[in-house]
Amino acid sequence: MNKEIISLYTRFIMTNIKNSFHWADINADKIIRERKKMFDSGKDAFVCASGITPSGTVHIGNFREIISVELVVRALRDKGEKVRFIYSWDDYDVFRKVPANMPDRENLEKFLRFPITMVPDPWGKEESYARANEAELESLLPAVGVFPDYIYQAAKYRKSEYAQGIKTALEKKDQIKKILDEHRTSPLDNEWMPVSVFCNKCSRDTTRVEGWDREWSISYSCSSCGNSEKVDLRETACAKLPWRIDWPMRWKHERVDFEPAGKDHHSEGGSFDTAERISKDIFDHEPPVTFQYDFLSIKGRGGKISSSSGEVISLRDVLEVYQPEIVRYMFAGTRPNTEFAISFDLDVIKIYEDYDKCERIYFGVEPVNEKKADKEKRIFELSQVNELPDEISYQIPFRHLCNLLQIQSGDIEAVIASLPDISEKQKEKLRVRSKCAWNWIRDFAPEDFRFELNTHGGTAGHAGDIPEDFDRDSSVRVLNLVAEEVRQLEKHTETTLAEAIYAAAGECSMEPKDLFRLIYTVLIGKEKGPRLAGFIMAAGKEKILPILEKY
RNA sequence: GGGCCGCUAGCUCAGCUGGUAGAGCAACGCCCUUUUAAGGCGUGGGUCAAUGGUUCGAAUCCAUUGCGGCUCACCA
Repeated sequence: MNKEIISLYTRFIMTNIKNSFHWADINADKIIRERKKMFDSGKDAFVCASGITPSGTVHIGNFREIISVELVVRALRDKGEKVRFIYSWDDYDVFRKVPANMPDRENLEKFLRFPITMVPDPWGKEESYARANEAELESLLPAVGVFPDYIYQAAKYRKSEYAQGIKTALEKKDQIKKILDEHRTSPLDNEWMPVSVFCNKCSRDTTRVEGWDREWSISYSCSSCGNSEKVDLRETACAKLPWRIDWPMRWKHERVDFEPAGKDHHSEGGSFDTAERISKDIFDHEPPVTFQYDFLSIKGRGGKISSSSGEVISLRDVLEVYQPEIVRYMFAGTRPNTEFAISFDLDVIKIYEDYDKCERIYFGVEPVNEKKADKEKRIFELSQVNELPDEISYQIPFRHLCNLLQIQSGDIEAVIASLPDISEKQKEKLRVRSKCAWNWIRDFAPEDFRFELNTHGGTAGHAGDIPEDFDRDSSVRVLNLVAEEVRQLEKHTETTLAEAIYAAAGECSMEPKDLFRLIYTVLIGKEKGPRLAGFIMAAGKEKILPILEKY
């Protein structure tokens, strides 16, 4: 399934890839240039790696990691290269603290220092805490067109698949210590061992490795339960490498050619830096091509991706407001090493408009110069979830869609039915966009933006009442005049209706400005609203007339 | 202290395979007797942080400086 989609995708790309200066293509070129010469009889595909620890809810910042890799993977495949795209769950990580957003925190406390695969799922659905966090993300990734091969490190460690890697680290521990010490404030002590152990009795990592027989056997003791024993690396499930050694060991193990990392890793003395040296000097593997990606911020809903108050912004939250291809668009259209904000405020409208413009450029209906067109087309291609569309979307500006939805009280099918020229194929995407727009109005739109047709009479507050500073008789008279026009709505265009409204105001010696305030108050209980004539046309006689006729 | 990133219009930023600067918002103006902009059209506005270098040509490449920000030096 996944592979079929990818091949379709490859066949239809429009951009001249050779002339693309999109960052994903540039990185793909670099990978080919530096890595292809390392292929041998056992290897004919590039290995692109991504990975994080599921020690809490996977947030949208973590998503930048995987989508960055996925975009480069696509770029490589578009150039006709074979790629193995792996996503490595570091689920043999230690459970260090209970995140603020978790349920059943007291129970979770009991499992601190356990491997996260042995902590129970607080929602009680999955086999473990780690699995619950993994499953949540894995269930969402297909929606944004991301299909990696998942690697579960806990399973690999516990099957001793990395035993040789651990042994190598032990054999070269002095060399490793020297590399790590170069950037430490205080050096590792002389008894330090490049292995950590989860106690076989109590499952905690509160252990100390005390001996190694220079072969496969290590001994440890646990300060929590007092257990002390000797284990064979080829059989035990309890040993793992510390992060800074684990990472390069896996590069070697999976023969990784490309892996980006966050800016926290990409600093001199940071973990990528030491991993590069350990990869080369200890594991004899040329470190992968990489780049650094910057952090994301959140706008329009709290300040942080993962706040101490417990709120975590995840891919699921972003998909509530953004269509999947627009989620991809935000990442594909931004260079990885620049910081940007995922917005939930009014910027949402602009992002949608930008995407629509990008799509119009792709379909050649928006005039731009060639250079810009090439760039935008490539971004559009990379933004698509699976195969490239052969027809432009039914483009409704997000803002207008919000108005239509509110007129129809959120009835998406009614909105779609009101669009005369939409094709069957276009409807599905518009449904998704409508859902996002409705979610946005409900959860994030500013008050100015929201309205509700006063269909049930003066229910909500004083909505529907004639404002007190208006003369009642002339108000009723002018509303009746407008109602008369609405009664004959089919003979009007937006322009003629607007004219008729002005005429009505003139006839009753009312300032147009006041008339608008009156009508908006009556219709939606607010002093302002969407441009009136168009608004009435869109809402239709059936909705507007009963309201006006009450006066 | 080391490393990385940024400094472009009033604001937010794009442009960075070198070819003489651009978008949104804001401002200003115009538009249908005519909107309130949550319309349409248009206008103005920049020594591209500074200095030096490479080049026929630099916002773009290199070097130095200044100012901001992030990050590492615990753990992952």
